[in-house]
Amino acid sequence: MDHEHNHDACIEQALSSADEICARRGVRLTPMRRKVLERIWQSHEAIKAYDLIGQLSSADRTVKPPTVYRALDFLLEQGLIHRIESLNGFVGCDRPQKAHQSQLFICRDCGHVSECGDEGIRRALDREAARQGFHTEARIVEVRGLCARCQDRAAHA
Amino acid sequence: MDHEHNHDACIEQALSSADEICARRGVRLTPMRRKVLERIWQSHEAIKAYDLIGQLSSADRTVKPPTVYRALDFLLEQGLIHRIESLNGFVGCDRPQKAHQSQLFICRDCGHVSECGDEGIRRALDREAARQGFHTEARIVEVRGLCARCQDRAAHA
DNA sequence: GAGAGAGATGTTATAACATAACATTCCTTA
DNA sequence: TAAGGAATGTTATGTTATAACATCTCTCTC
Repeated sequence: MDHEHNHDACIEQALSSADEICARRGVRLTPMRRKVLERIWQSHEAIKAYDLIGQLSSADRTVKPPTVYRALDFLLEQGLIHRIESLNGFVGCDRPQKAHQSQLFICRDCGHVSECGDEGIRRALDREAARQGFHTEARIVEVRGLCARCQDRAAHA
Repeated sequence: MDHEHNHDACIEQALSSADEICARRGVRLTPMRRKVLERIWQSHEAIKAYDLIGQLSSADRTVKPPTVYRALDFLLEQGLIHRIESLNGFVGCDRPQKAHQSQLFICRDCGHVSECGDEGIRRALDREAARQGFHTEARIVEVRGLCARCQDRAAHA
């Protein structure tokens, strides 16, 4: 959970937004895919594939890795989640409407991941790419450190 | 191998630079660590831990994963190599002298990895971090795409 | 409403990446 | 030359991810 917001609403908003996007694109947000997305949205921290597998499995029915990885692939393709390379984890995408690069700020203490779509960062990367004659297809930007809240907490301890 | 340069000289330069840096810091570039570094410098492409294990093993002596991972950890700590998160691979660091963030441009075709230390990118990230009150500890920037040379090659094919 | 075909999911097995825990060796230095 | 720390060796296992093939399900067409 996060910086006091109504997280239930947050989840609901994410899911209905996903429904809408998939409907518009003519792709299917199947029950499995939707369940995976819902689990990912349970928090604003990165969740790992095998944690999802555990959570989606029960005594009588174990979900197998390929099932979850396929759902994750779909959600990634549709831009509904982000993969965090440095954590082998996944988080919901804040702004699935518009294709955008993910610039992720990851707190090492509370695990909170926040996303931004700063044009300045993008431009700086594009400038350097242009200088090299490099044709950019994807940008991975992950900043590790301490979020404001955890700095406060540390200061008062 | 890379964009026609004298790669042997490149390797040698990297190794002697590493020798010097380690001597200055009072840390030991042991034979194993040096061998791993040398292998990594065989090309400007990312190499994976298990490829290193394979290359360093022979019929009579197999190198075990912890051995290689420990050498990699040392080289990372000393800033002599970079880890590429999106590839689970490693490359030699161009400028091991000065601590610097790695901004890596990775060609999906030839695998070439080039490094830059652009201040503009760093500043843009710091600006956004400041806006969020985020205390940055590490920056991971990996740009995937096609290098100039591979674009040319594609255009003439 | 039977069959074809695509898309999604299930299943088995294994590949690929990484580390914990403990034993041994090697290197320095007092 | 013994003690202690650093490095490496060894065994085992934990974690992350995918290949390959079987089955199911939905929709569309005839």
